[in-house]
Amino acid sequence: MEKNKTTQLSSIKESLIELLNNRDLQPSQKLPSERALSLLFSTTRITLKEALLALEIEGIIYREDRRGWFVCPVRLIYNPLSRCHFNQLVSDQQRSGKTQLLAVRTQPADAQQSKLLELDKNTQLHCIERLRYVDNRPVLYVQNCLISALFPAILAQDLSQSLTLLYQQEYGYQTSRSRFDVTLCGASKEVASALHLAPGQQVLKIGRVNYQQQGIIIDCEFEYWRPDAVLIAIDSHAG
Amino acid sequence: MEKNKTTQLSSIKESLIELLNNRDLQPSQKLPSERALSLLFSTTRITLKEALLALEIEGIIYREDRRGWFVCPVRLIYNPLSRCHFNQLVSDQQRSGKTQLLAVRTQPADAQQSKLLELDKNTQLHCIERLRYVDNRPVLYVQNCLISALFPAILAQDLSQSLTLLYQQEYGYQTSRSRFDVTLCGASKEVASALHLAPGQQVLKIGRVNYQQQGIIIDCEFEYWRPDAVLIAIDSHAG
DNA sequence: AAGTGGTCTAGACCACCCC
DNA sequence: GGGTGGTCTAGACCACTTC
Repeated sequence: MEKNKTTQLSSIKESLIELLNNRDLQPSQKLPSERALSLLFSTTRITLKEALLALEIEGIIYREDRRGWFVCPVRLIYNPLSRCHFNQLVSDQQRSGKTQLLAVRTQPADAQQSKLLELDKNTQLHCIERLRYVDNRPVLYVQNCLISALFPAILAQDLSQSLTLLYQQEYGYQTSRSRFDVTLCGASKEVASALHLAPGQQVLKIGRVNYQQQGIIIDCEFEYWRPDAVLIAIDSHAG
Repeated sequence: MEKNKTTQLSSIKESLIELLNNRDLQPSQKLPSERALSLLFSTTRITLKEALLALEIEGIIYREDRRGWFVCPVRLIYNPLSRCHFNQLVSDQQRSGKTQLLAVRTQPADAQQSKLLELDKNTQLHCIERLRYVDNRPVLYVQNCLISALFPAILAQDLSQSLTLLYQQEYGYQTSRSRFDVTLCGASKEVASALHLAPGQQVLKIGRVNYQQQGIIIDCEFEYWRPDAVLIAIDSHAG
């Protein structure tokens, strides 16, 4: 048999893991440069990079575009069915959260948005783009798309707060049902740059639509997560 | 400004997409070989491969280990909260399903299993490994772990059938609640080889635990999906 | 046996981040 | 300005799949 030939790739992976353990690297700590590591393991940068990419897939390390490789912190546990606000979710897990407003635009729905909202294209939407941090690391790019007609004067509000709260307090909307889907895709330029990813790197995309008490759709949302930063966990009981 | 410098990589990606459109390639059809494509685009295999990997991330093409690159068929839409049997799920979407029994073992729970089952390690489990096909393509490797004591003589049954059905009909168990989590990880040797993936390639992992009417845990399950083959979609209403 | 993708070498230039 | 990761070249050998 002897099918388990140890490739150089897998032995470099093991050496890297050993290195991480021995140095007792802290979460978010930077690894040595690719050039230094390829010298250390007597290999080329391309081969070394393949080993790093493999550890990235396994969720052990992550990359910041042109900044280097870092040790993955513990993932944020996230239940997309829960109505919990981001900030609370984060602090419940003994982490610090922060939200930054990136842009607000009012424009007609594009194909993706109108499909999710079950509306004509060209329906006017408020699109709110925000960046969410966990422990000062950008991990989530969110685009909220509200049907303009249902949210008069919402743009005058503080949009770095929880939108769910605004829905309730200012408009009396309460989400009674939501539908969402989870896919993997390449990051667009905007998303990549906000999350410090290389353009085209993989992100976890969650598209969601919310129904109000009467079953009326009020908005939809597109979340783009750093895949290394989150763990989706769902319980059919807990709302 | 002029930040949008067109890299060779992105222009190769575009040419590839054009090629796919022009040839009107059918789902699951094979692309030309990497060598042929790198000649066609006057580049090296490494650069060309990076372009293919980028299209893989975007879910346009998929890879079979040492067999080549293929066009992605439409994804199977999957709701992990639904109690629907795999075969029905697949045929509801006008696809053909097939299940192959790979192995059955009875052994003490390992760390991962005992954690999910909230049991001592060393509790005896029946581990059933199966491979599921959609349109004759292997897309899902499943390991079901049943607490042996709760399922006497189950190994005498036909295990390529729906286990959920066996639970109900033979033992009177009905799942009343389930918890699951979704992560990305590298494929183990067994999973990779069953799904025709290169070892270490990314898979979508879903770990699930099922509670019976009285809230008793009866089994858990680990699903390893080809990430290109599935789209997770959840509705907070529909069970 | 021929051809494939997987792995690997030994370099190079560039845009960008950080100091 | 020095160093980083991102991109790219022009080859090579091997294990495996397919015929």
